[in-house]
Amino acid sequence: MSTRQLAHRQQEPAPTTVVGSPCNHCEVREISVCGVLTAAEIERLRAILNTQHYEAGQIVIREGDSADSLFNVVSGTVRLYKLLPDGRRQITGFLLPGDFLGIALNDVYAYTAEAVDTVHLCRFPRRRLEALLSEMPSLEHSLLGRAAGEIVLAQDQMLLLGRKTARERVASFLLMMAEREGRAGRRTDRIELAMTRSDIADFLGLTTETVSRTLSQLKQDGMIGIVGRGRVDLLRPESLVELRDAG
Amino acid sequence: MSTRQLAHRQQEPAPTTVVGSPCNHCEVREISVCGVLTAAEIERLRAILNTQHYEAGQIVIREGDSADSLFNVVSGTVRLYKLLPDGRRQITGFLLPGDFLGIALNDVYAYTAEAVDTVHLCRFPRRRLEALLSEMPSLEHSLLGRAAGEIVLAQDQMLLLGRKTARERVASFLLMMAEREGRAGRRTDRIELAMTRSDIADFLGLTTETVSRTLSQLKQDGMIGIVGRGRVDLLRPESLVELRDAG
DNA sequence: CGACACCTTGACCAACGTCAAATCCGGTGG
DNA sequence: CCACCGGATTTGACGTTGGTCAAGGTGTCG
Repeated sequence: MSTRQLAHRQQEPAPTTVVGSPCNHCEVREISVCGVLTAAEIERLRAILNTQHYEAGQIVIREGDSADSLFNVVSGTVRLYKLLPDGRRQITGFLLPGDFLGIALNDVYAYTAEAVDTVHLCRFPRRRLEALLSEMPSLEHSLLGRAAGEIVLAQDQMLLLGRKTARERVASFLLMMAEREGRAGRRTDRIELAMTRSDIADFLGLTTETVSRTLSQLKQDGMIGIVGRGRVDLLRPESLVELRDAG
Repeated sequence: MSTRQLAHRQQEPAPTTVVGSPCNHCEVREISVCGVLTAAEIERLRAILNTQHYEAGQIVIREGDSADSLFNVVSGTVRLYKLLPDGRRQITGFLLPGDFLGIALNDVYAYTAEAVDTVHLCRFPRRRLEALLSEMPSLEHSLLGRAAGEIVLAQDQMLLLGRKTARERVASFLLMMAEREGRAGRRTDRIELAMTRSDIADFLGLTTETVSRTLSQLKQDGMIGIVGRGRVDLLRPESLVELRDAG
């Protein structure tokens, strides 16, 4: 284990907040929990929400804090993570537009959420949202579906963290991001990474160096192209799939 | 990585099934999803369930199968796992009495569930349970709570798999099991392990040998006592807690 | 153009995995 | 009650993957 503790600089949350919001031209409504609601129901939601704006590095929620808000990601990327007392960090997921944030147990957040880049969120006060939930079963049903999806993802990630090699982990990550590009309606043969190598490492249970080395190796093998800091081209996705599925 | 593929012997499911069941003297009702229901609601659930009995090694649900049942664990231990094509296995959790099983996405199970020892389950046909859900919001709410709990557990496990040392993992496991003994109303300074070392290893992302060595070491250090195959006494729980929390 | 993160690469190392050989239980049958 | 069998567990010797430490590069933004 390490004595080299990567201090993960945390900034106090100081989001820009705007009350009253335009669900009408919301770009993620269809892919978010709101997608199942009627116009009248959306109106009731709109009445209790406000929108927030975070800059890269700002903290949205903090592990251990009282869980009195729920969020929908409208734009940007959010990282969720847990820390050990000595600073080791495990990123448990990256949230993209349309994703839901804030599920908690015992009214306390179990993880920290931090803006990776510029992030826009819809915030719902828990009290008021829960009041609505009891009147809008379809929303609760939709949330249960989201939660089920999150559990399935988490199990995949446990398989990755517990049993995959570095190469397999990186291939899995690239393909996961490509799939998400697809879901956002963009081409799936290239990905734009908002996060740093260190974020990727902490997500995959590796070190920055190993992520970097593995990416270089995949590039060497002709499977990917690396363009600047953030872009990766998937040159031979089928080879990556083979790798991911443990070949 | 290994060429040594631990063949995980799988037996075809052939559970004993009994229709019509005694919710009245159910021992896990209070700690299961049923705990939030009224007597009338329980009666409606009772009408659609049947109870099943599995012997050690029998499969309850299989990854990829059509997800048409949901279950409540009444007694025994169930392991949930995912496999890689070459046989590497990751156990994503152990279910104990009162736990819920069967949450799925796209109507397909994302993992396999297998009896560790003799197991009794309550089975609910998905179709019929979902029909009830829409009429019993409190049940759906309770399920959402369970799902939230499962997500929190999964995130803890990701931290363990991605960032903890072998010693920290084993300490975490022992304390987790002790906590569950407590929830079952038994003393928390000793635990009874239904699963093998190999199960523990596949849960912790280690090998049997490393689990065994680490347990021996903890015993050497006076933190635990090992009695026969399945029992572990926690002699210095506070030391284990310190270890778990990364000391 | 220059500063500063971030990223890459190299040399070395340690924790954990692999392979192999006892040893230990727990059940079975005499 | 005791000897024996077989799978599970433990222990030992050694190998490998990925981590650690330490220099360089490189892209981005002022």
